[in-house]
Amino acid sequence: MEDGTFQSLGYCANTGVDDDVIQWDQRADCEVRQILDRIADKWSLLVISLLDKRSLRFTELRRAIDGISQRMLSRTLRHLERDGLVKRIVYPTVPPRVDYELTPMGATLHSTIHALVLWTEEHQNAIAAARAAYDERIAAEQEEVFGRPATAGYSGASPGRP
Amino acid sequence: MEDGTFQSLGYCANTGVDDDVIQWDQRADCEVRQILDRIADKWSLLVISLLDKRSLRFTELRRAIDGISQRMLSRTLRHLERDGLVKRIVYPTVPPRVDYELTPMGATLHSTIHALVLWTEEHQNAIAAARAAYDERIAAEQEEVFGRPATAGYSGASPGRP
DNA sequence: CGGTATCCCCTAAGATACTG
DNA sequence: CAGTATCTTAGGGGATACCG
Repeated sequence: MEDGTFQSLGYCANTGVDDDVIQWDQRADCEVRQILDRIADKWSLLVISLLDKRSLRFTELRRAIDGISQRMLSRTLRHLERDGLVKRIVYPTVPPRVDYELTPMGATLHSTIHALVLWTEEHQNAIAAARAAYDERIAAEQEEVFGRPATAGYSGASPGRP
Repeated sequence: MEDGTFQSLGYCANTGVDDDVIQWDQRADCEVRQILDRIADKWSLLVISLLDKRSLRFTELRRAIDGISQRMLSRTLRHLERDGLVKRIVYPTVPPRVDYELTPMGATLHSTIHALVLWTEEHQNAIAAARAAYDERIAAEQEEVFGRPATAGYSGASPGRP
């Protein structure tokens, strides 16, 4: 085993629900966090979405995702398998063949995830615009602080270390 | 600046959509990844869900989340603000007061996220069961490797490595 | 109060190499 | 082909101290 099964989840002790602000945020977060972190990690989404179309072999997945390393694909698949989202089917043929497919539960997750993906696709332009606006606003505020950067006069008084 | 605005997103170059497997996985992933990574990071979800109920001040958020550090709350809020999901309102009063509230876009994101949270809550038992089953199966396979298979007794040779 | 700047640790992800 | 084992590194995230 390379890494532990659990990592952080330290603040999960349901500190006090008296506060009217807290609802599922703290409580459900204990379980939601780890599951969300798992399915929303760098690769799981990709794998799930690919497998939703049809079952795939290890190498097919690797080539389809292409940025992924063997290591991460392997780990991701094992995680998904452990969570019951993906089924691993081994054919004991001479060149080994392993197929991966979504379980029914995995398929339901895909639907939910897809909604999130759609949201992202629908709003990515708005987000990009918001980012641009924000960056510009910040840059403008920097101008005020430094004085007019007529020639981008950056007085390099390195604040370095004391 | 402590950290760059972009980090990875290296494999985004839309390698080749000829493959029938790829659809939004690679293309949309370029945008989806960064946005998903943002909203699924350790704290953003909490903040969004809290703000969905009503606008809150910095300290209110800090106390509501309670496990969060100033640093991370500040960073999280700035990220969300930059993405246009959260609005920051500064009151120039003598003790400074800053309110945060969801933008309309942030509210729509919350709805989508909520669906995912609901999925998680609905399936957490199934996932826990799947994990237990998986772990048990793996343990059984370990037996085969280390001791004698199922027929004979369980040679309790601790399989653990030092 | 509402932040930012610094330091530091720890782990998750990448690269590489080896095996059944 | 389908993985594991090992090494290394970037950066996420906490603690602390200080500024407007």
